[in-house]
Amino acid sequence: MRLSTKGRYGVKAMFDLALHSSGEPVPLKLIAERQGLSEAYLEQLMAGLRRAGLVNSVRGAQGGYMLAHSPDNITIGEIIRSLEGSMAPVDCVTEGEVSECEKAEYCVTRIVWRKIRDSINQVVDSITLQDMINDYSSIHKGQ
Amino acid sequence: MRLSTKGRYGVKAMFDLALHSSGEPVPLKLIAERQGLSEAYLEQLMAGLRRAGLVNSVRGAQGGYMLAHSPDNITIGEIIRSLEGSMAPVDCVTEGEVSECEKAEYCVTRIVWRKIRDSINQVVDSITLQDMINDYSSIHKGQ
DNA sequence: AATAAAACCAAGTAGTTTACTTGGTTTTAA
DNA sequence: TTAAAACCAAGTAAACTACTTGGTTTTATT
Repeated sequence: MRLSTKGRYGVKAMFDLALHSSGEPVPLKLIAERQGLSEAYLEQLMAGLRRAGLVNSVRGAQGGYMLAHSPDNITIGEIIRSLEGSMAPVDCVTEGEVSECEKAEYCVTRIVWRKIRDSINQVVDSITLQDMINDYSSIHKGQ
Repeated sequence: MRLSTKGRYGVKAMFDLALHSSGEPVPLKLIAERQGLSEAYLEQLMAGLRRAGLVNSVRGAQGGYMLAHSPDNITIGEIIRSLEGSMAPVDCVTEGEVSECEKAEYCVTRIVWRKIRDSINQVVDSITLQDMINDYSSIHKGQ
């Protein structure tokens, strides 16, 4: 049940963007440096986030990335799902897909997988980038 | 965030054991046949479950496996963790391990990973094999 | 107009992990 | 004595991960 680097780096990058956004686009180079990530690899992740409508990009010199919505309107769930796909622990409970397993209707383990999926979705969809900023502020207050 | 076949097959095998236990040990061959799984592969998983104290084995002819506790005293969480390790989405929040990341103390994303981990643990530890048997009974009642 | 900074894009790739299989040995009821 | 079963260790093909490489296109700045 590990998250891959896509989800992990994606959340870090989006948090970095949220923390350092000032109306100006933020170049990937800065995000990569601050978060200690490979710029070329991050580029691929940003493509996914852009396709999902979570960031906007500005090309050319002085370009970069900006959040497409305010930090309190972007959830961790949206970020992770756009990079990793469904949070379903097993394919047969992927949202929006019809299970190809003919036992699906009366499958007992499937009930379990669905509960796990729903629980994960519930947490990740309840955490916004703003929540992370608030956590950051309370950790660093007074410094 | 996919579960590997270890966790999936492990839960299926344990459910099968719970459903078909009558005091007599159940040979792996039967479980594998009923669940449509490879017997040789299941063997490896049973070794893990035995080490975790979730099943007992009886060697020799007429041998097999038995649940080590009653179905209402075995949770899905115990099964999955014994086969897959921690449910932590990221290594730095694996229970009982000290994170080697020197930023761990003031890491904001870590707070997120911990929430996901706790939420997953909470669901899987709340579901017992007895719950699955009950689900099974209500699906098949009247047949 | 030239330069450089940046996003965008496609393909390659080493290493790891997964999901098994194979080929045994040991134990024990019948 | 036989056969059924658990137990054990090692091998392996395929898939996946986490990148890198080598470009192109766009655009603000000089």
